[in-house]
Amino acid sequence: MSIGGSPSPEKKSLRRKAGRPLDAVKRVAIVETAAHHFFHNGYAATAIEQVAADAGVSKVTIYNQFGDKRALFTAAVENECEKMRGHFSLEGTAKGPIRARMVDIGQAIYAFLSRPEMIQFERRIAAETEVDPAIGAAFLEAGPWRMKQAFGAWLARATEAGELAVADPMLAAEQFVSMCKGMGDLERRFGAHVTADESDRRIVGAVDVFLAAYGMSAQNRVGDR
Amino acid sequence: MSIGGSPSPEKKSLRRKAGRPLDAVKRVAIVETAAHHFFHNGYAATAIEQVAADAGVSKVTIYNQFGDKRALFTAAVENECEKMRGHFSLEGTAKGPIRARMVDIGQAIYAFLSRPEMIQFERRIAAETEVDPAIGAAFLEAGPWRMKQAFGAWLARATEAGELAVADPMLAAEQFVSMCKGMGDLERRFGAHVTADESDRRIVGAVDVFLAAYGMSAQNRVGDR
DNA sequence: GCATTATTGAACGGTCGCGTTTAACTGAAC
DNA sequence: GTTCAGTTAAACGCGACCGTTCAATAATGC
Repeated sequence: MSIGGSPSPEKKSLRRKAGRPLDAVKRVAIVETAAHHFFHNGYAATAIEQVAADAGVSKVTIYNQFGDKRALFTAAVENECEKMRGHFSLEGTAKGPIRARMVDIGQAIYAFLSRPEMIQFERRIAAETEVDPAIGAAFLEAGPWRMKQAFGAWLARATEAGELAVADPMLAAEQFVSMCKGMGDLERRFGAHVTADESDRRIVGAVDVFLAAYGMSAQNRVGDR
Repeated sequence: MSIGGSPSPEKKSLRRKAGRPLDAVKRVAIVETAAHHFFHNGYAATAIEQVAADAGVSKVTIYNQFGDKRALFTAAVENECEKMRGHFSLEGTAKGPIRARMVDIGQAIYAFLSRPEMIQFERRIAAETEVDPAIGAAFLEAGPWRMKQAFGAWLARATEAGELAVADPMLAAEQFVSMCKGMGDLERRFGAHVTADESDRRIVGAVDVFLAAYGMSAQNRVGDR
């Protein structure tokens, strides 16, 4: 009758569900609070009742919207991964000598990865990956693989521009990031304190080695068989 | 009165404790079984009762010998770290060209680190490090740092022998191992399958880059400021 | 208004598992 | 043998917490 046609009962998929709709703002509050608890205290140590209280919501609402503790955890992970997707720019540094730009990039990557929340997040995801491999896969897609892709493309562009001589950009991307992290990553994960000084030395060292292998002034470049 | 003098009550520290001694063989059975459960199912998911049953021991015995679930976990970690201390040889490869030897070492290190038990062990330790930092510290001491030390010394010797030109052996050790692991480490931790082919490419690539930076034929060597 | 669905608070069933207790037994030291 | 202490089996107290149920209330579509 009205514009757009009457919603016939057969078109269930398009028909607006009757009754009171799920409260979206509560949903995000729940997910946000759940994420906080899960990634700070761990899955098992997180009580749904506490999440409900902190989110200002009834426990039944959580079960109504998510059905399950695991489902809530999954939703929290997906939410966090979604946030992660926006955090790779790499485009701020387009000028200057290649060496300085690589140091900048190394520092940016390292700063991003060494945030305490990130360390904790990784710990939790790794632990839960055993019971549900899909969680680990989702994280790899949203984080590390996406980053490798972006940085690999950057290296390929630098090679086209004649600033680098990288034959295998994806491999080189891994190598550079791995060297920047060095053992700092491991040490943080296992609770040791890592000084800014050590990190800087690692990053500069990584650039040194990287340019020795892939820089234009390298006489015995990798890939020149 | 008798030979050796009567054990006076004051010399408590030297006096053998009266009564039946703690059963040492049961203790190791408990620790071994506990380690298996903890590192396969996680701390929270491990029931002491199950450990007792599998170790062929009464639950009370566990509480008598360790007092606490956490203490048992700590004992299991220490035990595993102790085992780990013997696993670094690196001495098998003394002959042949430096390139081939480094590939061998890279493969050995990678093989050691990518064992499923090791991945699981690391996951658990990382998760528990948050509630007890000493656990993470113990692991770092027994594993990664020890390994870095050993490999760094190897690089220093190779440099003295004129086979490499490494100015900072510890940093170079980190760089090489990090490149060998590349992203494979991460991927395994998050449940992705890593092919032997990828691993080999990473190792060969790491040797390429490493020798470009630290090899004797490198014209623009790292550290030659 | 009426039907439908969400939200809430409270209470409950049920499971799991830590840590303790008790009483009987076993082994080592004197 | 006597004494002291570890080992055992069974049972229990107890707390935590998941997931459900119920009745009452609120929000939305018709």
